[in-house]
Amino acid sequence: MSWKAGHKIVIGIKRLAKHLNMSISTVSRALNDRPDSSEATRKRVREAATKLGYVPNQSGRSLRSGKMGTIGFMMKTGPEIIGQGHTHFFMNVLDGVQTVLLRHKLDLVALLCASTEDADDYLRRVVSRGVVDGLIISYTRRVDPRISFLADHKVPFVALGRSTTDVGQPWIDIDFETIATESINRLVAGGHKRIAITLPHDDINLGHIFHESARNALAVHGLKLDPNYTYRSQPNEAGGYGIAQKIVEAKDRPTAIVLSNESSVNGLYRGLMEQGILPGRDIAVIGRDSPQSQYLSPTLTGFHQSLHDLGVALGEALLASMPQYADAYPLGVVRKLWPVTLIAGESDALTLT
Amino acid sequence: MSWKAGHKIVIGIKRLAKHLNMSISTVSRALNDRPDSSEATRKRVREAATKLGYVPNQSGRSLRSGKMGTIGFMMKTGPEIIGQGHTHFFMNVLDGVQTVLLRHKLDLVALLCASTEDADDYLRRVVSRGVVDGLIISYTRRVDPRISFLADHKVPFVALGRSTTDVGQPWIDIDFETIATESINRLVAGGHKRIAITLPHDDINLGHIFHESARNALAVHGLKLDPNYTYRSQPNEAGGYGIAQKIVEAKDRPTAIVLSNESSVNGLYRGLMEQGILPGRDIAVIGRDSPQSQYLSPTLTGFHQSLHDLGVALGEALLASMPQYADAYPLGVVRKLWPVTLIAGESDALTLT
DNA sequence: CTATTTTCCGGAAACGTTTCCAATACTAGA
DNA sequence: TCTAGTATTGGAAACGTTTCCGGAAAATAG
Repeated sequence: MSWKAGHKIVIGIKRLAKHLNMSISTVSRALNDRPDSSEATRKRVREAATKLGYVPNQSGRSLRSGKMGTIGFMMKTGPEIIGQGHTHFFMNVLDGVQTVLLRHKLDLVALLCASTEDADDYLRRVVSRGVVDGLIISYTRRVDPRISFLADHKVPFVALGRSTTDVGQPWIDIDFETIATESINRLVAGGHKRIAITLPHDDINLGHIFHESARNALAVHGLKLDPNYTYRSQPNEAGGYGIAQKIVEAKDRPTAIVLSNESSVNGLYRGLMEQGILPGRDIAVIGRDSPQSQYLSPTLTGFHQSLHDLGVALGEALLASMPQYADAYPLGVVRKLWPVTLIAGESDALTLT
Repeated sequence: MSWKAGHKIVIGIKRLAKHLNMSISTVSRALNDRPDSSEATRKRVREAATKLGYVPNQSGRSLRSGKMGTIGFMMKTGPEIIGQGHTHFFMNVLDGVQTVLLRHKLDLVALLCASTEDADDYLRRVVSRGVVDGLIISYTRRVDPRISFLADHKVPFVALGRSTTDVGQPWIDIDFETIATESINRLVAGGHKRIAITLPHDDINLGHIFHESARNALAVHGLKLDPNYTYRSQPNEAGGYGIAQKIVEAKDRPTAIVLSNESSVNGLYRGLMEQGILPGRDIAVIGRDSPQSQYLSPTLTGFHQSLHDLGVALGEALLASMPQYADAYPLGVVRKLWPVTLIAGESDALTLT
């Protein structure tokens, strides 16, 4: 038997109505549980619908109602993201978002784009075509034109990450302040003075927040953040390895390091251990929890966040900002730091006396 | 300024036509580059369209044409997948698919579903609602009702993975035969006789293929596959760790092991090394390449496949099966084993004399 | 200059649904 | 029994687009 794609035979509300000897409008009302529709007809219609395998045509419905029943999640792809810890991050968050949307029969669309320029363009297309009723954007930049664009076009959206571009939009962001501050406090309490941090590309807003927080936390203890100990790196294995090199080469080697991302710690470990530098013995390391880091030895002291729940929160924040769903989620404009918890391991056990 | 989601002011073809003093049909033809439309009008219309910021309404268009401009990629989520090597696999493949679809202004929709039962249900909904014009399904099962369902409903689709459910559908699958056969040959050449393999859940078809291939390869050398050395495991870190336990406990410990998935090797390494068993010295390990495995020590001997290109191939295979695009991709019904290449490392260096 | 073809255009129907509005059928109160 | 009210129904318009079809204008041929 040869396989061939052709036209499917679909049954519309028209045929359903004819089959039931009812008018189209009655059937429509019954299907949508409108108040002005009797329980008896509802039952009859429902039964006939399942028997005949009727499913409403989304295009017709959208055309009439102006709603698509679709939520977009905009995320990055590309070599520097793919295959690293970030995929884990996003898959978990997506999963959480999905669970919320399913409750309202909304579909989740993952919008993958390679570069930031792509992103802006792609967004424009998606929005103008009216493909989605709402959006979640990630990889929020320090100045992010997407935010003003979406606000201009009155598209409900939530940002995963803060931005200096502020139109009063809802956002949820990892609590980098706590990560930076607690890490520093912990290390300073352990006697460390030469503390290094890693930062992402300058464009990403979290870098600034992390930078600032670390600086402040150190200042509280009368310490300064040494620019030489402020490493820029890709958030991946190679980036971590590169940092290890820099640490090794430093003349006054830092005694501790705090990582702002979850993806570089494996590379850092590898790079350090190749030089005989053991985390937790020769240098204190505080990082962020991820499946990759879970089986490191010595075990990693790192911050954990529940990503699935973060996704759920994002979904709810988005629905809260959509007129149709606002009643079900009376959250107002959500602007929330997502809590992190420290999981103590061996990697920062080193204390200087 | 308070942020509030409202209605966007959109301009339709009607207003565009009025603004141009043309009829709707003329404008439509011009926009779609229909042959019966003069170059002059096309130009005028295009200019006005961009000036007024007109973008066609997808619902209207779909309603009329019956096409959605959307391709679905069905994939699994859930604890046993998420946070493991599989996310890397899928993100890469998705990225490849996306690049193909973009060429035709098709949107890629990732359909995430938690369980297999979910999957069947979800598929039914998605297809009936006409959300997608075509589909790529993954995690193909040995007997997969989705395949017959899609065939019945005449939805163009490609399966990532073979199935015994065969309606003549196109598929692309990793060449597990080669992985199993070459691994066995290599190990037998190294003098190994007690060779273990790992298999996924019985439902997944690749397990059967892998099993069969390994058995055959061994038979060629007059060896039999010992059921005691045939380990079932989750394709993740924990699964690998569990296998290590079993190996340790075995009375006649296997001297070599071949892994059918890319996600368990890290756990296997950890489990073995905790017991002082070093891959490449005390046991030969052949696995599959992934970013996770890239920095193992001793380095892994594993099979690599180019996932992005696999995604591209999937996208093209799908388009080839869609009447509208078949001309551009005269590939027929694609049924293709995706090539793998061996990357030799240290983990199978152990030879028995 | 007419006859014929070609090129381009406008009108109108159609896609499948929701919803407004008016009409009908019931129910209850007097 | 009549009336007022309520519960439910069918008809028809509308959403924005594409496409068929007949006709007008322009180009070509005789």
